[in-house]
Amino acid sequence: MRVLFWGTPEFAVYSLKALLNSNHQVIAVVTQPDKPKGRGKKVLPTPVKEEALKHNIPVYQPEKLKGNEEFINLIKDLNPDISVVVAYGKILPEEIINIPKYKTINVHASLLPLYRGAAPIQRAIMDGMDKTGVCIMEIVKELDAGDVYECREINIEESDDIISLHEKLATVGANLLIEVLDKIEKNEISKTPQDHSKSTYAKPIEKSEGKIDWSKPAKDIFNQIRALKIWPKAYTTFREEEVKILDSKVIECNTDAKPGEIVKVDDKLGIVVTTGDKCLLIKLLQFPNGKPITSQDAIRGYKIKVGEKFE
RNA sequence: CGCGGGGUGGAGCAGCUUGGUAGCUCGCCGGGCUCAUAACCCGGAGGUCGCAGGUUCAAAUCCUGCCCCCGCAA
Repeated sequence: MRVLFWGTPEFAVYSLKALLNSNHQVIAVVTQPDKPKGRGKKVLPTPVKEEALKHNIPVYQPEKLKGNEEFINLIKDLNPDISVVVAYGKILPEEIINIPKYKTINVHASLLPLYRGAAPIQRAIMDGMDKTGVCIMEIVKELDAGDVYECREINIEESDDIISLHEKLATVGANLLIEVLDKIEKNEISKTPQDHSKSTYAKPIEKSEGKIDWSKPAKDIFNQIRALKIWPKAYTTFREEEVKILDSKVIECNTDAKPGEIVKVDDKLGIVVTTGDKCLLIKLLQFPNGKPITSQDAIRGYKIKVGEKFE
């Protein structure tokens, strides 16, 4: 089929690559406009744009969609069979959704109707879910509420974090996308309405959600750390500075120390902190201006002592 | 020209303000103690202090330019 691809970040690149390797034809890519990003305010292309340019696929970066007659006519002239949206970053207006013969479908990283919205992977980890997944659905006016073509379930392992899970879901999502496209083309697939009464919303992550509350259960903090590892990163105050915690493990402990207090500093094991219930072993952390370092390196370099506190 | 912080033996840090012997906790190598050890004791190797210039009798330290890295902000 002639596919018009809409996507922006790394997650979408997985699907774009799968499409490029499939029998379907990517006729053009729509992605967010280049914006000044990063240190020094450099203008960088989106990951999807970068990938598209490698394959000499036309790239469009409209600032505005709704009422943009020029752009809408452009899409019509492209004559796509279907639009595929993967983490594009903007809501598509109905006038655009309905242009292609097979309308518009979306790869979403959750088991719909759960975790509709912007941060489904992070929210699933933060909530301590033991499984999540990816679904291909039809795009409708209401956010992530369209009929579902197919879903794939994925277990969230103890060892998973946002990075590993993101990769798994992007991979599975890309494969599933091709399967669904094939079936749509052959008319071998049906779609199922979501049970809207069971829907939940995965609202965007805010910077402040990275702040660790040590009085919470160790498991919650563990989940917070691994869910927010990419951004904003779980952080706490140590010696009046903001320190990021990047990797941890829940461990049993016997102590009457207050939450946040360092109860053990072990050259082999690392730093152990009290929480609301059990203890948390800090495995990887990051001091201001520094790169991530192991707990052991932090002990040596910063001479961390039992009794010091994370606040 | 968005704001700020860094680059010091293999790792993580101190030293820089107030120029003048390269420091700390580890790791590594050798030896010792030990039933044994990641523990302990003794000894040792390993650094053009990011790169290039400048100031100075003397620069890790002060000045200038460049490279790389980190955080914030977007």
